Amino acid sequence: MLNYSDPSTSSKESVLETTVIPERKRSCSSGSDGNVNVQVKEELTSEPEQKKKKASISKPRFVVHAAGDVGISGDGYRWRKYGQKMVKGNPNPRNYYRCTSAGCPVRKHIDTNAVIITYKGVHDHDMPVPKKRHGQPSAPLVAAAAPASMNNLRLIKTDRGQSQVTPTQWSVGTEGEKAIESARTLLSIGFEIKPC
DNA sequence: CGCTTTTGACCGGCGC
DNA sequence: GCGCCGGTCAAAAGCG
Repeated sequence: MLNYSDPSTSSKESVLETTVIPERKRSCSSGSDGNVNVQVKEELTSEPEQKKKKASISKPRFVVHAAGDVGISGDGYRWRKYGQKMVKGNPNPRNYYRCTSAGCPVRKHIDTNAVIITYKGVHDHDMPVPKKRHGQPSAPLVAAAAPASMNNLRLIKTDRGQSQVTPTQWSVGTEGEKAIESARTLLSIGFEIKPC
């Protein structure tokens, strides 16, 4: 029924991985510490980038490490959970979400253990603006970022100007276009880190 | 009534 | 060639 499986889409999929480091302090309680560490990394989906087949598959993967346990997945889009699986190495299960927007091939894997959010694909639509969902997706902690574009940008932190508290590493490969595309998407979803 | 979430099963890919 | 793991799909139930 759902024709999400677009053959052509598969090759232009971008993978964003967001790792949210669980922190005890809630930036929500006090606006003093907006401790939101977001690390965005981009890497080819091939973990073993050395072995495997041709290590040149155009499958950019964006890894975003973020700290803060608030609104981990509030990226503004609507996601529908389509699966859950216990993965080895992680005491907690991994959740699989999919963008509810028709035609949007974007998928999101959330690792409740390490709080890793993996974005795969890019939204080919703007924010659906959830009319009725858990409050507003004021992008509490957005989850992903854009490596390529971000290369010139910097993390937008709402509090203080100490945006350098995070060892953010922007590893940009040669996948500029795709990265940028994803970046745009991410920016579209409101890559703005708010304490609450 | 519609949408989302939950659980189980199945399929594919990779490693040994 | 077999086994294991990860990922996805489908159906049913519950909630708003």
